[in-house]
Amino acid sequence: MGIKERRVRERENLRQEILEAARALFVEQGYDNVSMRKIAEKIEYSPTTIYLYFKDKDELLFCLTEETFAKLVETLEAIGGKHRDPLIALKEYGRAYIRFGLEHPNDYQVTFMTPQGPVKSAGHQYEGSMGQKAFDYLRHGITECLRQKKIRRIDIDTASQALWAAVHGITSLLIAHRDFPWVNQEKLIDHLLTSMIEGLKH
Amino acid sequence: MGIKERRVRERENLRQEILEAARALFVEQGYDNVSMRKIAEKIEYSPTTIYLYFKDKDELLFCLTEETFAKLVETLEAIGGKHRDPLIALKEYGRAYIRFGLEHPNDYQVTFMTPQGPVKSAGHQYEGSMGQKAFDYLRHGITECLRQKKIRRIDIDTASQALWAAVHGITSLLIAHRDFPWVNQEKLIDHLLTSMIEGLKH
Amino acid sequence: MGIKERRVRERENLRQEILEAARALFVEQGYDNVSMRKIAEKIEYSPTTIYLYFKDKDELLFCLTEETFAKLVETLEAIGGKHRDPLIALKEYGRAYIRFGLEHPNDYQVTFMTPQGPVKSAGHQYEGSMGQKAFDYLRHGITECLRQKKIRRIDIDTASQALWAAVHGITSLLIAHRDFPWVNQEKLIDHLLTSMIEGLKH
Amino acid sequence: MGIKERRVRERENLRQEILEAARALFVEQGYDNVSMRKIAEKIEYSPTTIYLYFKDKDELLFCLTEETFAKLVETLEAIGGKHRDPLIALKEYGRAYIRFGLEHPNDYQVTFMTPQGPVKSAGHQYEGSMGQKAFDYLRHGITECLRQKKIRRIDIDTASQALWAAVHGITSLLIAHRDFPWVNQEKLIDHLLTSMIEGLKH
DNA sequence: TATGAATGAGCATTCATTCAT
DNA sequence: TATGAATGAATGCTCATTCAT
Repeated sequence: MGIKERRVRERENLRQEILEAARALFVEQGYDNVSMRKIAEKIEYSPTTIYLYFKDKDELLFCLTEETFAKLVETLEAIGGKHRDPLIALKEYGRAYIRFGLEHPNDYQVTFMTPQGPVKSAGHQYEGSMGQKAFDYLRHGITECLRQKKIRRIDIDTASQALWAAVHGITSLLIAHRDFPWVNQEKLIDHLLTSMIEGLKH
Repeated sequence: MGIKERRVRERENLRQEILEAARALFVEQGYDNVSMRKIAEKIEYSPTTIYLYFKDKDELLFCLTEETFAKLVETLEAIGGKHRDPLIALKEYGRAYIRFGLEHPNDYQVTFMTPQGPVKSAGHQYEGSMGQKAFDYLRHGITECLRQKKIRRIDIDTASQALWAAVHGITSLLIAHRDFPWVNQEKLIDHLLTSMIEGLKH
Repeated sequence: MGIKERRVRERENLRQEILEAARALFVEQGYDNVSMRKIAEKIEYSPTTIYLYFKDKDELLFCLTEETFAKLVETLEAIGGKHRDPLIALKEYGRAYIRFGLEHPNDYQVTFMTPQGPVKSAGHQYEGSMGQKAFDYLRHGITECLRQKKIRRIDIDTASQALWAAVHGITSLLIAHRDFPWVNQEKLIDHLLTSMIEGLKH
Repeated sequence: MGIKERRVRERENLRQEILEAARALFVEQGYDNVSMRKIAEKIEYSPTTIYLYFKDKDELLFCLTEETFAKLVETLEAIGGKHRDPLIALKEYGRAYIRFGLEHPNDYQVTFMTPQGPVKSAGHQYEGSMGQKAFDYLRHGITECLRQKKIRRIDIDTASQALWAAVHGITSLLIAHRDFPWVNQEKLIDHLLTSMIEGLKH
């Protein structure tokens, strides 16, 4: 039975190799400038081979995105139980989100910084996707603060979307403009999170 | 000498025509879907002609973008004098920045949402670009608040970078994920700016 | 020895399954639009498997065609004994030929409407093929008429080739130009056959 | 003005070269096996160049077909006035049609022997095309016979379609099966036409 | 007997760009 | 100043086929 297992593993490996090569290129050159051929060259397989693992270019991108989201969700999940004070937990969610982006800049860029064409071959959409799920962690963090009356009565959606915007902003700027003369990164992140969360109080 | 002048004017006209046609397409169809041919067809000249005015497609798009950001700078400049209270002015800077991004999503994406690859056809870089200049307005707004002691003693760079992160975050998310079920946009923006600016006070 | 027999039978079954799937696609989508993959999918085997039964696509299609024409020969054979009057039999041969072509347009087209390129993957040729055999029925029908002195003394080859030309003409035109505003098909065929056969008399 | 004229002539030449190369290949290898690339190679230009002269492959095929029909119409036109007796004229139309096919087998095959896909990008259709016009000559020949009471009262459409079928049959068979042991060609054609036309009398 | 993995060749089409005029 | 003609390179994708197992 060893053979079959090795086969499956190898197959899975190639799939992953493709995804990784694709991600790197997508990030380096942008979605439209990445061709199936370039990906194939990078992994040193023929272009045809890619089609054995992915229906078409769109599916490849979609898998890439979902994969990233899944990783992020995992990270956020790990924080869940750790903190008593929901305000602190919320801040940690934010911090984890940012850190995740900075540690996986390629993944982050493909997933969050690439505009989703309106065509998006209708099928796999936003509802219930991993992306939605990830965002829900921030939302849930705020809900919890509200439930424990740690923050003032406020529209939850507005607050969580604004918080998401802020953390996404710092993450994507740090990724996209690495050469900018940034101040100390931790300080910057802390300032941002503090402002956003303090803003929810009194 | 009248002839030569008319010639110059006409030449300038065609250049502008090209830029305008390009911008229209650029906005309508996105960066990668604009081809020299399409631009040429739109202005009813031959593709070759475009090359008399622009070295290549990159140069054309760079000019386009600079032109657009010049407008942003103008817009920000106009705000400068309008408001007595520097806190209000600061908020208006932020609002104008966001609005501008939403109104020129393609330009915004090219300039702020695309990581600066090391290739970047050498020549036009970040330093002193219109984009940089626009950021400086936010920085200047905060400096002014500090000078008038409207906010607490704080590191100016940290504060302005964080503010930039926040406004960039909301702008780019709204651009990249148009289909997300956003709350009312004005409310969202207001919440974000209020949080960030209140955070600078006491 | 039961096992071996079952094996043989199963093998023969799969071969037939392939041929049938191929024929269905072939008829439905035309010669050039049938791919080995599509056939494989239809029978739910891997493409590779087909190559265990057929050397290549050409052989597969040749078998298909031969099989089909075997049916034509059968049909013509059945007419042989049915009619006393050889003139009527001849007409029925013609009618059966045409009807057959219309019912198997793709087979007909491959065999009769496609010029025999000099390449024609050497091996299966014209001589003795089912197609040839089918033509022979027309020739034999005329011979019989002559033998029974139902028609004037005439060159058999000339007459049979002309008759073939006529029936082929109507068959191939109806196949190739389906959209042409044809008159009632039966009437048209009858007119044609009557003319050709009357022409052999007095 | 010589220059401009030469230019126009050269442009027209290349267009013709493309058409001829395409026709040769279409006939040699069949519609589906001819690629733009192959045509380009044959004329020793780049594939792109073809698109300067034809919108796409379909348009190329359509032009090819119309061109051929036009030639046939010319030929038939020339016969029009030559013969007093409409029966003789009719026979000559048939003979001319067949001869045309045999003299331009490539053209004939593309035009008459290639099934028109049902897709046929709706636009240029059958009505009023050169093809229709060519067929009309046969029809007109029969009409004239009827007007002069040289043949019995008969449905004109039926008769002309049957005649067309016959002449097409002999033409296409002679083209597609050159190697068949045909009897003397003139004799064969004469037999066929005589049968079909005699069949219209008494 | 049957297959999973892989590929080289090919497809129609579009692009940015150049060159001679 | 402007263009018509032409191209090489690239695109996403499908095909028949092979090979090791």
